[in-house]
Amino acid sequence: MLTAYEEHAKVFKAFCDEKRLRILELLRSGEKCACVLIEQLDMPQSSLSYHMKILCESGIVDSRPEGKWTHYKISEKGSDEALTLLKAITTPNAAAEESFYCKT
Amino acid sequence: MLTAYEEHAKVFKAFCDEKRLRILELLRSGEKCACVLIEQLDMPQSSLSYHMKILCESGIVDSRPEGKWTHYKISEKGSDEALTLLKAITTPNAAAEESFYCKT
DNA sequence: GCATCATATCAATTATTTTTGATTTGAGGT
DNA sequence: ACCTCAAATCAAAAATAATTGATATGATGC
Repeated sequence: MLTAYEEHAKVFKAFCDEKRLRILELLRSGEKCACVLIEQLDMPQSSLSYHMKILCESGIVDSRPEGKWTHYKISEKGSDEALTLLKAITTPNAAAEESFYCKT
Repeated sequence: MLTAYEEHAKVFKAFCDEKRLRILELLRSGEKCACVLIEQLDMPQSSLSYHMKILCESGIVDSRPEGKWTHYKISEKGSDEALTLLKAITTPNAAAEESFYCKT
């Protein structure tokens, strides 16, 4: 089992790799089949598969198997959650924040 | 020189590591000196320094040297930029999106 | 100048991630 | 059942990132 920190880190793994950002850029224009991504990115099949797994496990991408093919698209839910998480991580924690005026 | 993708990946490197998320969590409650972070995280000094470098280079954290000490805080500007970037990366590209009704 | 303290950098090791050809799985088609 | 094709998984190698003691830097005080 993962700690909350590890769980959160996993979400951002989707975005901290150049290849995965390229994949996401292609998916911004709509759902794509793995074979299309392989062709457009000129990437070995096993390599794409590796990155798609990370993207799916982060929740940012959804996969939709259909017969022999697998289609991938950006998950609106996952993206919204990532945004919310990023806000939470970077927003000052008012309650715990030090004050010049009220040091206990 | 880095590509745009590599540049963007660098921003999210700040968030894809458990230790760095722990550091950010501490900084949410306000600016902290390196020595405080070392103590609270029970981490070797060189190890903290390594992660602070990554956090600063991603733009998410600002450092403020003061005499012998270095103070770190979450950068509002960097955080806002990261949020904007994350939105851009995960938002459908309407112009390029396929349509069922108007395939050229 | 010298000693001290805080932090940064170095360098060697260890750990993790990425890459890729080969193999497996699983859906269709004949 | 067998063949084919798409994708996932495996496994070994290569590349990258993280860890940490040792050393360097740089500010401060004596």
